[in-house]
Amino acid sequence: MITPNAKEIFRGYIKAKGLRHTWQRDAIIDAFLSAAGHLTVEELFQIVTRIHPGIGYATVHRNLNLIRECGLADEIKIGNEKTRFEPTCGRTHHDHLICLKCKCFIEVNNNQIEQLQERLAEANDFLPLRHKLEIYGLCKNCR
Amino acid sequence: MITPNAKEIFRGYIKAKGLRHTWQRDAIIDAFLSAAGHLTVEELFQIVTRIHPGIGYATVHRNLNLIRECGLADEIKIGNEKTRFEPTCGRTHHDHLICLKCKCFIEVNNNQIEQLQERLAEANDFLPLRHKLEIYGLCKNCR
DNA sequence: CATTATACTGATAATGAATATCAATAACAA
DNA sequence: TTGTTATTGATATTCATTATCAGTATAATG
Repeated sequence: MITPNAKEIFRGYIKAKGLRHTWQRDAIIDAFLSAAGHLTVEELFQIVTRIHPGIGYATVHRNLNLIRECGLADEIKIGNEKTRFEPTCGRTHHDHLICLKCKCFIEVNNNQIEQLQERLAEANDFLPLRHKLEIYGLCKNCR
Repeated sequence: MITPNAKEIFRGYIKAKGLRHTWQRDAIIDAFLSAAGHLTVEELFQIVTRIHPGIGYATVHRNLNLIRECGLADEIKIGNEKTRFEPTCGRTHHDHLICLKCKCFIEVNNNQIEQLQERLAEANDFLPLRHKLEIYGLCKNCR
């Protein structure tokens, strides 16, 4: 599900930073929000290019970073593979089960773990801002 | 604490794979085991070079990968920073609190979280093999 | 001990994702 | 309309990691 105002958040962030509105930014945020998650820059570039052939790879890359900066995307980096960007809008935080064989992701969530993490940080005088939990193994089909 | 037979594990792994024993491998495993944790390839290379000036960077890199393969080291990769290798021998698994400001690590451990992760995987028909939990934020001194 | 097959090393090149550069262009405030 | 400056797109650069390869070392075998 996509929050209706995700695009507004992006445009607001652009404005607040004193940056400018361009049709490229619109094209990129539109494509990103309507695409399936876990995209690489390359993949989003291919999608955007289909509708807007003139757009450059660097522009997609730059704006994907802005989308991440304003909190609309999370970065997923596994081993030496390309960084993937996943939409966060309208979705709660979740962790990943990652299959080492077929490379598929399963999104999971557990409030109890989240709470324990908070406590763990607290016990170390640490202010937690974000976290990443990745469980590697074999999925249903590959085990 | 370093397990006395960590070096034996490495040499056994080398032998089991049909690889050969060299003085370079000895030098690298010795340096790795006696050094403080969280080293980059570059850092370990500097250490080994002090005692064995002729050794090559690629050799250190290659063998550090072997050390990781046989389970004596874990890889820590944060953002776009260089991969760091941390000795696992004689130590239980632990997670990391990572300070976004001073880049320091705090090692933490929580059995309850580990158990919840097991259950989370099980509930998804997923066979967990290893996992990585990183909590980013601000440490005691930086908050 | 000599022979032989082949793994290893070390220097360097290649790879590839991410970022920087820069001239031309576009946005937008005045 | 004009001027300032952020943006774009093509390309170059950076940098960690991996691959290449000729010469060497290892270890098994005769």
